[in-house]
Amino acid sequence: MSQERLTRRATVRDVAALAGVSPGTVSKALNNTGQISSTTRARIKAAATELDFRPNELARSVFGRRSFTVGVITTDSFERFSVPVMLGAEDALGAGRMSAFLCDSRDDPIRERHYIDVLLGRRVDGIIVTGRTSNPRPPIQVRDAVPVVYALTPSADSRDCSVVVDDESAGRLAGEHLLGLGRRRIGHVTGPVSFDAVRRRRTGLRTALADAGLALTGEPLHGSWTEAWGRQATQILLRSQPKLDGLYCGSDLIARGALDALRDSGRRVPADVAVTSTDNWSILVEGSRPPLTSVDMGLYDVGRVAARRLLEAIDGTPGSGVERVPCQLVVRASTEGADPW
Amino acid sequence: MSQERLTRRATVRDVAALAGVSPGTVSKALNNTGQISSTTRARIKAAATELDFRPNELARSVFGRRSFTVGVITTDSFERFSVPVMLGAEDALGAGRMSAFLCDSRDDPIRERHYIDVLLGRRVDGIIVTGRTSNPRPPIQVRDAVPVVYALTPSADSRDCSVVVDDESAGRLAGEHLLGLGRRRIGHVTGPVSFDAVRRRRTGLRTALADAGLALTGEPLHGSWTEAWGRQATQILLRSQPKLDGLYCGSDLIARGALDALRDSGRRVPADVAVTSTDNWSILVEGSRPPLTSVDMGLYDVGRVAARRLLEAIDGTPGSGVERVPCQLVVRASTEGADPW
DNA sequence: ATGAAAGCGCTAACAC
DNA sequence: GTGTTAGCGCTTTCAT
Repeated sequence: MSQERLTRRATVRDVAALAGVSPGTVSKALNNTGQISSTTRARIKAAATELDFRPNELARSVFGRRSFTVGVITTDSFERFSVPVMLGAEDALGAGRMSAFLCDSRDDPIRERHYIDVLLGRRVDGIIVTGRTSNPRPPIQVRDAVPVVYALTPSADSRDCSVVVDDESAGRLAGEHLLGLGRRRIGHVTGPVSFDAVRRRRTGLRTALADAGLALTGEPLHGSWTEAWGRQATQILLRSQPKLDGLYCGSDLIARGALDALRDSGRRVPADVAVTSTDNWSILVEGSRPPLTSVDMGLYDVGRVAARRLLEAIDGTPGSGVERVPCQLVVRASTEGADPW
Repeated sequence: MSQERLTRRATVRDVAALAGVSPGTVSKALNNTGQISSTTRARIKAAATELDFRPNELARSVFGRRSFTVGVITTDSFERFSVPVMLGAEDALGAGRMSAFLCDSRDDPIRERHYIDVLLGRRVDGIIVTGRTSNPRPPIQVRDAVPVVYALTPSADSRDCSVVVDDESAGRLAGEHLLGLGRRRIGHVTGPVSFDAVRRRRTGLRTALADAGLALTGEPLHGSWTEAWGRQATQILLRSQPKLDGLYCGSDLIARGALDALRDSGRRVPADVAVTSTDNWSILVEGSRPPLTSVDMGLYDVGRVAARRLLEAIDGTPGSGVERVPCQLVVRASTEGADPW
């Protein structure tokens, strides 16, 4: 009973012909819209299956008001920070039957402009802009009424809708955790002070300490996001603060260096010094000696929330301002272990 | 002289009206096709700019035979392996004016099927399938004549077009490098034997040694892709092969563990034992003590080549079989350093 | 309940 | 050179 194979894709017309109805009826039947007798509907659906018919989404988009696509632009080459954001976004978008276009602007304004134009040409329903840091960025220019949501990297224009990590809570969580373990001489080794995230985490940490009537032990040490800096800074800190019993590091890489320096100095972790880190990057925190307690920045959630905000904006209720998604502390042996490493 | 602002996007008709010509003429003018007087063309282009006209790509795709979009499906949640592949692909595709749809199947056949259907519905011109390992995977089912290229993870069907890492050359490069440094007692600590990549790299290493009239020192040690295994395996190896002077590790994570074990055993790297690794994952190799010599698997290139093959297939000259993209050794202090760490 | 016809935005064939 | 027409695949009135 099989039809002759079509070399091209089947269209509504092919289905209509096979089912002995008109194209319009096929449309109604397959979209469960309008008034159709169930027998005709069944016949049409059978014909569609037979021909492996799949409606051309491009065509329906031309007609309709929406394309059910969005663009995701990153400046981060989808490296470790924007990847989870993007995945979270894709997850949430897929639930809304949206597909995501991938654009890697590499932090190049020319490329970014190009991608925006491409996306607008493809009539995306919205755009998510993501990046590498918490530092605000200039908003993208879209003359059209295409909704934009910034994820991870907020827009400098506070009227725009931005979804970011709650960096301050990261510092507070780390501080409260160390305090809860009875640590009282807590130091801080972190990244460049030019990073918003660095300053906010520092504030969070200080707030937690202040709430306990304490101050940071030693000055916060700012340097590069590297293991080498983690080692060096920790050595410096230990020299001036030999009785340090707690340490909050601004990244897992820095924390790895700190662990090395602590071991080299003959200190035990966590017995002598408890170490808490930031990023919870499994590859770094799970294999270290000891495994690292770390604040997970919830980047996947940032992506998910951003996508949800974008869908809302597309549906006509745009958000505004900066939304901060909570972090979560993941406890490992560097703060609660008993074993010797 | 400015027109009243349109609330909707400008169409060819709007441009035509403003320029005082017909829609067909606008099309010709903007596409630099057909015969148009340069003055009319200029007038039309000015009108287009004035109205911020951007042709609706969906509409042109409905008409034309191509959509200038491709789908990228990964099973790897775009983690560390597929991300560079994807970026390389996106780079090469962008040059061909193609946009990429992002699909994260999470290694779930249901999700994968869903994404394939979505992509076909959107009339992508081709599909790139990527994954996490070198192990072959079942081909995806696309009834239509939509070209598919497998990147990193080859199709089990050898008639399909697959672009993968040349894992054997990775092992050979590592072996030759260590031999070139005068090392003669070379061990191998690597991942699970179930990985194609593991077996191929092992073969490459053995080939290099055999060419020099040597054999592997001790048995290759297979375990998990973790620092813990790297430490443990290296301890085991050193116990049976105390005079080891070279070590090839199957991943950077394993190599990090190996470095720790070597240091713990009182050995200097590279003075006593030179260590070569695999993956060249900057975050792991640059901060270690000493920084690690590692084979870069050229994942970005795999993605670029895959995209190029896909573009060729779309243009009517499909490739077939498995293409292996060369790796590259990146030398650091773990094999050529003089400094004490 | 179904069909005919018009239209989405664009392009291409053919007139003039 | 430029305008007119038809059509891509689909949806949506509006007749019947």
